[in-house]
Amino acid sequence: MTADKTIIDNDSDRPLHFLEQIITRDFAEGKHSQVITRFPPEPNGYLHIGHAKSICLNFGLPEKFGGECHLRFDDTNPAKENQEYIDAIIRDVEWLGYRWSGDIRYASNYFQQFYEWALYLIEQGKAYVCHLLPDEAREYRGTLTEPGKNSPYRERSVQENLDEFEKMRTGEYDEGACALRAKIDMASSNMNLRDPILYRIRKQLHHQTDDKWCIYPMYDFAHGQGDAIEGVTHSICTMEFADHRVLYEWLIDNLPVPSKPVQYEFGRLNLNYTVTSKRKLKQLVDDGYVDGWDDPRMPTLAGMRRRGVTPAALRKFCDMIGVTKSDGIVDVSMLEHAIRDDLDKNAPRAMCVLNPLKVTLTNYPENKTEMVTAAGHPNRDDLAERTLPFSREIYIDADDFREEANKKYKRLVIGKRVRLRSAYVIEADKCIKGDKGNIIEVKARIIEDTIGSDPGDGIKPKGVIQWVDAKRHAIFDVALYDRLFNDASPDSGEKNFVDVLNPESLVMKTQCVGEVGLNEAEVGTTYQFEREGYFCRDSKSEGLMFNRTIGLRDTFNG
RNA sequence: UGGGGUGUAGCCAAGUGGUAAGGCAGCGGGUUUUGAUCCCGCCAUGCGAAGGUUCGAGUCCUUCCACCCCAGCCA
Repeated sequence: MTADKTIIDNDSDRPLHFLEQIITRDFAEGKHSQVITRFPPEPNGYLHIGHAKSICLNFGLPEKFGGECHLRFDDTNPAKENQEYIDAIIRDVEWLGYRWSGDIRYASNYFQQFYEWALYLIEQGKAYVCHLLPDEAREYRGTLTEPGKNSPYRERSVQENLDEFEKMRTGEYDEGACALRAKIDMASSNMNLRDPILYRIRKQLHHQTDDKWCIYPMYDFAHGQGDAIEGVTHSICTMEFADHRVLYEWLIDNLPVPSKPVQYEFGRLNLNYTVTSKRKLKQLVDDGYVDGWDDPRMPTLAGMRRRGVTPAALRKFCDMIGVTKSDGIVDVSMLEHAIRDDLDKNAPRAMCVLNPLKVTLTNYPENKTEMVTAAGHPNRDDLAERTLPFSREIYIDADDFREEANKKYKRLVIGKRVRLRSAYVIEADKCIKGDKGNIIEVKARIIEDTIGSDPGDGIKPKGVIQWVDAKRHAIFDVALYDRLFNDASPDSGEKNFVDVLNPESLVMKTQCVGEVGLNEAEVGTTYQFEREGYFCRDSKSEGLMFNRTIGLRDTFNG
């Protein structure tokens, strides 16, 4: 039932965004003939929708202009990182459909080189070991409006710095006792230039280098150099690093690096009704508000994958939102549109009844079962059609029947007709109620010869509803997901984002019935349950269970 | 009150001195065996504000305002 080909529409005629314009200019000026980028996640959490924007950008640019993108883990802080995150990130990038050039890289691959460059800086008199304690260093740093003061260790001799740095490396000092700092300008209006720390002591095992080091480079002393080693031409990061650019350049200019990458910044993605901060997502997981990083309600790539969102939908979304330096808040309806757009074009159709109500077709033979065929997709004949059993008793959704209704109601009503999708037109005669007046069964009749054609008497049904055969069907649970937060900006202001969680973000439906073929539903395929929405088989449940990716657009009002 | 960044419709976003693209949302209509899809139409005399330059300004100049980021030995 899987589509042979996925239909993807990408607007290739959209105007170039600012980074594409920069690359175009660089090519025209002969600065580069190919673009080399890198996607540099820190393995301290799962990738989320915001990372998807960065991934699409970094992998998309070389795809469009020619070049390559590296996958490099920014693993300079062993205290927060681990292998589980590395594995998950690799899986997510691959799932999104991108392939990095060469081997997976790690900043830690270059620790020896960074160390030697630290020695070089010391020898040039541009770095020193500072024994100010963290609290003292903060005081010396000054504030946003007041300049900092020079560290008393700032003028140590090159030899003394070499000796002290060696002691740092060999573990003679405790964490926090001292650090290697660049000698730049304690009075700079840019805090990043106030003698930034280059190396700190961390007596921790590292997931890649084990116990080889007890000193680890800071982000600033690793990122640009890693880019230079790899020949990255355009080092793209988010706006909050704009202040770091001068430091990035200072390091590139003061070190004998093999190439001169240039840093560019773009505005990170913000989505309303969701949080995109690794810290907060981790809290939702750690405190049990959700099932895990891959809970279908999470904006993580793993969560969205489990929910049935496709890579194509995410790429389309990233294409829609554009790339600029402004930081806005994108409306989730854009993401939802991208998801529906892809799924509508590509999801195989099926029928499912969430709230089963038995309908007995009183003029249909007791022991007869006929097979009706239904299209795999209304606008595509390359998706295999299904053959569905049809017999005297069927289920329809309880919401699709009313004893009486106004003209706007286009479903089944006593004395009126409705089309059973891909099958007969039926007319309801009466309904049977239980003790509490609840409707437990509907008695109806089929109109003969209405498969594939309208009733001969010219009385056409007003609506079409889905149905499932009462004898042969699949039975399963369905998880109906809604937005995780009720508040449009859960992480703004002084409110606590967990206070604004949507208590109805997950509603379970049990004993749902669907067409038999659903028993063989594959994990990884998202179906459209007609008139209901898009659903996919849950990848973790032992039994048959479906997750609702998203409902159909519903413009019906009345 | 220092530095960096950003302000074009409810949201995202083109526009690079010549008279405000496109998408999302919304609204109206058409097609339809999914109240889906699809199709058509409507939706900024206005570009954060005020001055100025110019025949002409969202684009240039001046001043002002708002919001975001920076004082981790996090990234």
